Amino acid sequence: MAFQFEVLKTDPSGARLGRLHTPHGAIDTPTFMPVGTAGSVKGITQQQLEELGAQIILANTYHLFLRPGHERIRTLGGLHCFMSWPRPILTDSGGFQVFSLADLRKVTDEGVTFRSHLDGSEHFLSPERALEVEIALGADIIMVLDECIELPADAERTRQAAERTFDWARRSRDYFAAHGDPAQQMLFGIVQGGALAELRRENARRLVELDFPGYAIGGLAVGEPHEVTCAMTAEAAAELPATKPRYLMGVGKPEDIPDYVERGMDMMDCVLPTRNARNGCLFTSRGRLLIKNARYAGDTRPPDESCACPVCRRYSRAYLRHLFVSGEILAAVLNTLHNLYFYLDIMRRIREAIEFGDLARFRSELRANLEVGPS
RNA sequence: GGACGGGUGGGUGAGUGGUUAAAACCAGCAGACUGUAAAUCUGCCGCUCCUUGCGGGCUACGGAGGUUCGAAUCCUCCCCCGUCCA
Repeated sequence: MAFQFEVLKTDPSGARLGRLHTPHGAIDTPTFMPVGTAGSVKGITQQQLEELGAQIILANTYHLFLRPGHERIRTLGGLHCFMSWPRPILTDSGGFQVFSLADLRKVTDEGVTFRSHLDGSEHFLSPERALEVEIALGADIIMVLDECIELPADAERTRQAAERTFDWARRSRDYFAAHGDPAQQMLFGIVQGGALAELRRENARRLVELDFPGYAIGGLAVGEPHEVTCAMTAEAAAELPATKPRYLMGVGKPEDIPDYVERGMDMMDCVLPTRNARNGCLFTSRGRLLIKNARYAGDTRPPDESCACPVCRRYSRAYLRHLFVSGEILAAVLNTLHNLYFYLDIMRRIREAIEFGDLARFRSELRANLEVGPS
């Protein structure tokens, strides 16, 4: 069987050490997936991603559908071939764009009509259509289309979106059963339910009845307090089968990642390391370092003195500041390399900590160090 | 020697009697960023005082005078810069 998820160890906290086997290789979990929306993790090459140890990346159905088009990518051999990335890929469905492109779309029970942010043209994405695109793209893990709402939201709106998301999940499962190949792609269902605990549980419970090979928790980290994110994650996780992978979508800050792992999350993705890198924010073991700050103009130290990444081993804060302030492309490249290394390294350490039954200590040490602030 | 044009806050440069401490952009300083419409966005950016308020005082549009209730804006003279004519 091409896909197999092994849970190697479960921590008393609920954290799991696992391995997800896919046709493009295995993924050690918990894992962090760098975001490569348009078939590119902005700023760095696929080779650099491999060297960083990224085992899976995320791409976006909506963006690739608009450009260059899923049929073109299918003709060119699928997304792995097209972008020359041999390892696993997960495609998000476009559900997040329902949230982030709120001004440019209209949602009905049937699907979502988007006005393209590229040229204003109208495009319709239904659960079935999203899957058609995702099947053509050929990612190892594909997501159902969901309705991701803003928080806070009133109960009525939350229920409506959760119900619709569930309905779409059912339609997606049926469509994939008819047109997809479970040996080639894993279809994940998505739990919605806003900040309503009972709704989260109910939504998860019903989703599990649809029997997806993996489950995601969506609609979190959209502005709500971290405690709420944790609480909702726990509510949903309580209903999800231990034998299947769980993906918490769109998180998170470095200091919060262990919290999600402790709530049983196996996969995460977030634009923070890549976007912030381009905006001059470096994640370090001592917290965020804004490289453009004048205080670094003569600082010969690496961004993070305890970091072993290729950037910290070679370049000074003074040089990186110069690059950023000068608008040099290299600033984006180096900052991205560092930030992704930092995130992937946290995941490595988390896996190690789970293995040695040490996660609680790792979590509090990580948080304490991050609060110190860069010197 | 003459004719035009011009001298504005760190820079470029709007503004041609009052709502102008003076647009905009740049530079500078600080901050934000969570399934990427983001190499983006936001705030501050003359000095000073306090009971921090769409608060008070001071200084400021080449220089000096003047007109006016009021001038970066109008007048006079002077000093610089540019172009052209001798």
